[in-house]
Amino acid sequence: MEFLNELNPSQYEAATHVEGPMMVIAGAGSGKTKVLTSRIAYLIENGVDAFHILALTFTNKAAREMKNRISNVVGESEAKNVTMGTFHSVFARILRHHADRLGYPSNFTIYDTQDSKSLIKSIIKEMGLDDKIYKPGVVLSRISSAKNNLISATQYEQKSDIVAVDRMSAKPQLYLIYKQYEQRCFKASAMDFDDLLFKTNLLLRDFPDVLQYYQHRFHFILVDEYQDTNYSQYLIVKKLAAVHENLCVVGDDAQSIYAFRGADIENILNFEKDYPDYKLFKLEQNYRSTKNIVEAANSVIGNNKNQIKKTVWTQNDTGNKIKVVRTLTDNEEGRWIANSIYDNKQASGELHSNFAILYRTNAQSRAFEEALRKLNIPYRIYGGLSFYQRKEIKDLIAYFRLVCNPNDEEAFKRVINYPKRGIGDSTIDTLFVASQNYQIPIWELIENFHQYPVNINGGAKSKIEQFVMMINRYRGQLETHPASDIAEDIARSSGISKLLYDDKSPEGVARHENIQELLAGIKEFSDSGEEGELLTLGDFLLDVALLTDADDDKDKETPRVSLMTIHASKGLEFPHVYIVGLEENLFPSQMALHSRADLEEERRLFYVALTRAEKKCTLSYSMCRYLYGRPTTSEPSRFIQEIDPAYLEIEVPNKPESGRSLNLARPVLSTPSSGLSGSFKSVQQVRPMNDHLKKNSDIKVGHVVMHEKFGKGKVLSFEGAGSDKKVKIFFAGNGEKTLLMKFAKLEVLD
DNA sequence: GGAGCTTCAATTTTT
DNA sequence: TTGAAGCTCC
Repeated sequence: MEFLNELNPSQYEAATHVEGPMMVIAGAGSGKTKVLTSRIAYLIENGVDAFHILALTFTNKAAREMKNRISNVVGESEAKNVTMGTFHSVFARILRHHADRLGYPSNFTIYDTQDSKSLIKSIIKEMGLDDKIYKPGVVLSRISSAKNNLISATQYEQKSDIVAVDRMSAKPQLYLIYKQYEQRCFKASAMDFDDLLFKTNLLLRDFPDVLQYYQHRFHFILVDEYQDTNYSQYLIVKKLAAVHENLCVVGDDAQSIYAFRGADIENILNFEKDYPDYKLFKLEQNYRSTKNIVEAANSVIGNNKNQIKKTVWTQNDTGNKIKVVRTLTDNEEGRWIANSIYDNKQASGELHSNFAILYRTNAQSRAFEEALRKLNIPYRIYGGLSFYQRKEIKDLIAYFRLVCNPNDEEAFKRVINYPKRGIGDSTIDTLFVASQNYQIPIWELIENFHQYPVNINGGAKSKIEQFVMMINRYRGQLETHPASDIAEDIARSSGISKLLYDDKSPEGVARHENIQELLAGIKEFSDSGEEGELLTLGDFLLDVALLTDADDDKDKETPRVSLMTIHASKGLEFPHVYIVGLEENLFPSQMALHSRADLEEERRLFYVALTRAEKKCTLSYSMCRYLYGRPTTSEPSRFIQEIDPAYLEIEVPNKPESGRSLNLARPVLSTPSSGLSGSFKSVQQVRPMNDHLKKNSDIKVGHVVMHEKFGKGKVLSFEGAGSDKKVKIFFAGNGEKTLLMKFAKLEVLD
């Protein structure tokens, strides 16, 4: 077993320990994934049937990576038999298998966060509550944390302490929303993300035969990132492992940064209580970073009370000290960092992909984008909307969902009138009210108007019937046609494809391309099956519902600087890391200052940030930054002081009168080499607001004008007068538009 | 139904 | 500042 030779002694011990409960505390950069994959390979090589192994991760990416690594060692055909995936995807599959036990059909829909919010919003509206007080996002997070603690709506209502909290925050009816939400999800044959774990718990609790089956199937269970498990996940793992107790959990309490989402660090701290005879392994040698970085990170995390004792060390070089930079403004911070990347690249000849800028909040990215653009440094922002969250993708997928599960209310709402087919909001509202009154799913209602009279006009009714026929036609093909056939048919005959094709604005073109890309992806999926295997649209949805990361490494060819939040950087590493915005109220976040636990989580976040760096790490803070459009002064973060100064190198602060301040920033620095879009954007921002009012009166027929959104166009004619005066313009690419003169922002070009 | 205005709020977010 | 969502007018 050659792969074992690559392990150091403590890694080796952990990877080759077979029986019984064990916990691996893996410091940052200590080869955690390597141990996990080696252990699985070791089990298989020692005769354990891959079929009996369950490995749970938190991200698809981690699961994919592990699967690949294991394939490389034991071969793909063996690796394939390991049950490996995210908690959500593994248990979603198990739930599909036993859905009938819970009264669900096996083709249940998985609601994403948007769906959940939208449903909660309609419930709030239907109950006549104020959505200023009952904010859908807040309500959802209350419900979510209840579910993660295995509290059902009925139990929620009975827990006086929980209800009291809601009453204190002026939301006494929250339990009723939860109840409604629970019912509506059930009626729609839908489970949200939390349900996948919650219902798995119900399944294992209420059906002993199911529990026993999986207890005996999974002889070996491995859990990655154990510090991020919530109570619901903890209990599933505990139950499944109860017979064989061959449970191996791997994690790092110092890197727990998702408590705000219900992750319970106690799970790792209490492992000992559940399994008193457990074996503890510690991976303390860091292979990633220089001594300075490792020691600096240690000195920071030492300020946390709540932690498992360990000493992370490294044999790597001492390396450079961590640089601390102070700038006057956020824009200057951006420029300083961009310049530093430029200089470092010049000096070392490294790729841009060796550099990362990490920040606490997404909003901070702007200054860095601008500065990097001006220096023509390619970058990529991680986070933001992933492919599957784009509206056009969600719309098309909503058709797929509706075809597979017509009770899916959220999918129904999305597509019933998209593309426009003359079924308006009031009609839809009437349908929803009627479906509530009749106590039936909305699809049953509209399929059977003759049976359930509804007060809507004949025109709308026949349009709905047409819609029903269209969806039913696809439904008929569901089990006989490959996913790609139906998908392409839907995209075409629903009108979505044409609608986006006809939109020639840059956004429209991009949207159409996205749809094409999705269809191509489905085609690839359909073709990926074994000989003679039919992969249906339902199979595709099963795959796609839990895929959130875009992982489109299409533009890999250009190495790019990475920009991301620290949360998003977990698990990654870069030779050069810039941690920016190290200011009180930003990092640590203002919201985290109230409790010790929150502050400790921020500190762990900082620890994660520091330990991303391999060679050079730079910290920056600004004395002044724009916050919500207002300039705000700021203090350096306490975290800087928490680093032992022996590992720091403070840049000489620039003098306040050094000129390069606020107002000069943008216009002065725009150079001829700057990217087109960059300079264009700043020109638009600089232009005085009322400019167009003066200009519009000068416009004559035949003039070529520029419109902010539609681009260049030619004035065809005028209509009306005074404040109603309209202008008809032909835009290249956007066609003819009639605009109100008083609103249109036009600029005469000749 | 759509365009364009006003208004309001504003961490982090593996699924 | 940005953006989403609501409102108003054709």
